[in-house]
Amino acid sequence: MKTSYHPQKIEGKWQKIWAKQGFPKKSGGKGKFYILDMFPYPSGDGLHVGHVENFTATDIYARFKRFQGYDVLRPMGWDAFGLPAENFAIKTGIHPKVKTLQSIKTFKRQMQSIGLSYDFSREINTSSPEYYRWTQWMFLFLYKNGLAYRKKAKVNWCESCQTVLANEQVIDGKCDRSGDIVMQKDLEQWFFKITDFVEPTKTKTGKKISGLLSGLEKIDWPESTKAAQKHWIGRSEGAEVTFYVADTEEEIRVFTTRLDTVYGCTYVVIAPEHPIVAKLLNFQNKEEVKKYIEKSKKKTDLERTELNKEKTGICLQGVEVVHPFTGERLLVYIADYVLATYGTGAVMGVPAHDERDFAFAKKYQLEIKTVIEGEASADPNQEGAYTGDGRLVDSKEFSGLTSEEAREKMAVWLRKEKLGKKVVNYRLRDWLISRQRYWGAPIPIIYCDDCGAVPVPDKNLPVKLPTDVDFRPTGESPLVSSKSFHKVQCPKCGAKARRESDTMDTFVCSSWYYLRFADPQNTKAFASKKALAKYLPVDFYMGGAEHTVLHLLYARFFAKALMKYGYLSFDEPFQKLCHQGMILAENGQKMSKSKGNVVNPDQVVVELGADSLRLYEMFMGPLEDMKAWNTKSIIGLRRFLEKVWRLGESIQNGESSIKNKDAETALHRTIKKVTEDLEELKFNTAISSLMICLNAFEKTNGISSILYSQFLILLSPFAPHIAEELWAGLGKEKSIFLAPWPQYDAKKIMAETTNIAVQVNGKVRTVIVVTNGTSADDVKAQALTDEKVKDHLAGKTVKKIIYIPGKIVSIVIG
RNA sequence: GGGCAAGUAGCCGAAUUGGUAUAGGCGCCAGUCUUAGGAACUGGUUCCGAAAGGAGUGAGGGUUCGAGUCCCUCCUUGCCCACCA
Repeated sequence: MKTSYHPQKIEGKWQKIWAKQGFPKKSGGKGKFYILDMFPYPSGDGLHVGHVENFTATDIYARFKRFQGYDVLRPMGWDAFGLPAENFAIKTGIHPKVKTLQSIKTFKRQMQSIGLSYDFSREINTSSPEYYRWTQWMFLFLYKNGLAYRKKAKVNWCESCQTVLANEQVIDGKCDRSGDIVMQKDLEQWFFKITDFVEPTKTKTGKKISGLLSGLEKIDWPESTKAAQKHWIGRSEGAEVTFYVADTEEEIRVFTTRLDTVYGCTYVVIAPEHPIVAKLLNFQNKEEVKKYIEKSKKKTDLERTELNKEKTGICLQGVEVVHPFTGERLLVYIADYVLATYGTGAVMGVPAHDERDFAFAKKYQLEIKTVIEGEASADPNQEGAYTGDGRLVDSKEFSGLTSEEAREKMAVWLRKEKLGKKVVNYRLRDWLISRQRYWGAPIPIIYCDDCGAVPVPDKNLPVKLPTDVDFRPTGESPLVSSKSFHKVQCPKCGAKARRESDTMDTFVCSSWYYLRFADPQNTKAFASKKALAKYLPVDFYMGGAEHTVLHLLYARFFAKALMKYGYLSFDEPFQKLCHQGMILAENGQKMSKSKGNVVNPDQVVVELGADSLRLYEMFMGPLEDMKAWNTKSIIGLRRFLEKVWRLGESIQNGESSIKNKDAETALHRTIKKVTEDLEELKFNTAISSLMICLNAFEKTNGISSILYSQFLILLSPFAPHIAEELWAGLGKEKSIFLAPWPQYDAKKIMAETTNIAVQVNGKVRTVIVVTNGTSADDVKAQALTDEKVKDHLAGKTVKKIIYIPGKIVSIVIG
């Protein structure tokens, strides 16, 4: 028997109705609920099945929350600036704006074709002047409060493309387009002071703002994501120790987390970029040192990381430093395994207790002094460093202390002698936001010979992206080639001035977009206080795990900075966060254009329908898990919908209107399960329970339209089109999404009898049927008289009987 | 090297959080209906065994009346970070 279920006929119809009338709104009075998807970059390839997974999951959740009576905010927008559109422009000459708008159109069409219930009246596009006007405002806000500053910094440079590259364009130290090795180049760059917010701060009125670290403790995020952020911030407690350069006033300060090993320090190493090198030009091998520094400057990231086994360095001949504890004179080396950007850019060499120092000392034949002995004292002849804690030896008055005690006492001593102190260091560095790129928000700064860097006055925002530019790479930002862009007067003194030609990292645009959705058309502020108070913070945020650190950290930084200056009243923007697992190709590989294994959701929609696609992606497995696509399996979900449809037809024809107890029990169990699973985002098991319910319906002679309509409501968040259609088929006039969510009756779930397993010495021997309400003693007695159990008990004594009500009887015999 | 996940049928996965392992789906097998079907429906489907029974959740140990679930050791896979002193 063929059904008349034709998704192609009904899905478009309902999509049009939803788009025209807006999503049916219930007046539930439960308050607001802000559900947000990480907004996509509108790529030319269209929607990926991974997007579908993400957006369907939030769509189901949003529809469920609306059923519960929440005022759900569910917006969508476009993270529209970025490299692919610009690279495409370089190749084809087609303006990024044109290409971007095209892609957005495709994305939107695809989103609507799978029935996603977005409020497109709030749509935003980060590349529109109406939006980036406020991105520029954000920049100026940070600048005016001392949280944006300019300094010389290294950038990635591709010689063959004649351009600066963003970090994400550098793959394994090579340019992702030309494949050439990426060089480092010093340029003036803008930074945001994200490091100011690692530890808690306060607003002017004294309200507490949690730090980027401490704030993690109060939000409902995956533990792995929190751990990754913690690790990225990399807080480490240690000490700074001053080594005076012998016979001079100069000093080298080192950072160490292992102050307890200080007596094992036999030399000091500084980074090639360390400022002291310029001050100490009296060493004998000046030329060689210069050469080494030049060479390491030219070294690529690739070389610095790949060659990490063989450490290089050079001794500053004639320079010695004084060991602060012993007064010994030690040699000083320059080596590029020491990073200028971490700690003080200098380390004390303790080869006996640090792997890297050990390798370095071996190579340059430096003294190795053991000062820590581990509990299980390792073979002294063994190659390598002992890096664990232990007890101090050969450390004068500190000998005999444990590492932990020594770190405390030595720090006290340093402080007293003014030779150092305890310090905390972070791995996290300030955020470099300059990009020498066209397709981004221009940095709203004007440079004047007299006034220096002058912010563009608010009334002149936005600083619009010019259109008279050459996209071909020249070594400068394409904006430099625009005449209209550059002709500008200093806002302070009126003299001829020039504009900053760099644009902002696209992560700046996405660091605050979730605020704009509250009030997307506002021209006076990025959002009104009233709108922010109504919808923010985001209650549920969902997106790929690839944004575990950068985007999610930057967005938190923005919230904290804005709160500090009174623009927001919360310090964590995303209360609950969830990552969908990646969807792989059928063979378990990553989907990629080059491998030709990308699944196009459009094709599935055409062949089997949007509802089948939605159900399939949710049924594949747990939301957060990585899972492989399997085209064959989609048919199972389509079959399920066919059955639902057929049952609906039989009810419409009046074939079955008898009340059936088994069907009722099945329904109420399903109401319970689906409701619970929806709240926990366990969509795979929710769908499974709907299938079980339908199978039960089919086993009965027929079901009433009341039971069936309740079932449809449970199905509707997952498969909205078919649910709406069948609901209408039952003669209902209003949308199914205005119906009340079904409630289960605990009495109807309970069966009259329960099957209890009986174990003898841990093995299940039989299952007995027990009438509900039977006393524990009676159940035990019933178990003991069971024939199969008796066989196993023959000739043995019963030592113990354990009864877990409703579950199991466990008999222990000897 | 560090951090985080995860290993259950032929495949995707369930398992009331320590209580009958393998629900639901795919696939496969048989049957029904059909001119026919790769449609639909019904039944079956962890392995060994004729059965009784036995084995069984990456491997090995432990705790427990009872372990997929808790503890220890190891193996494998995936992801992220990685010379951070």
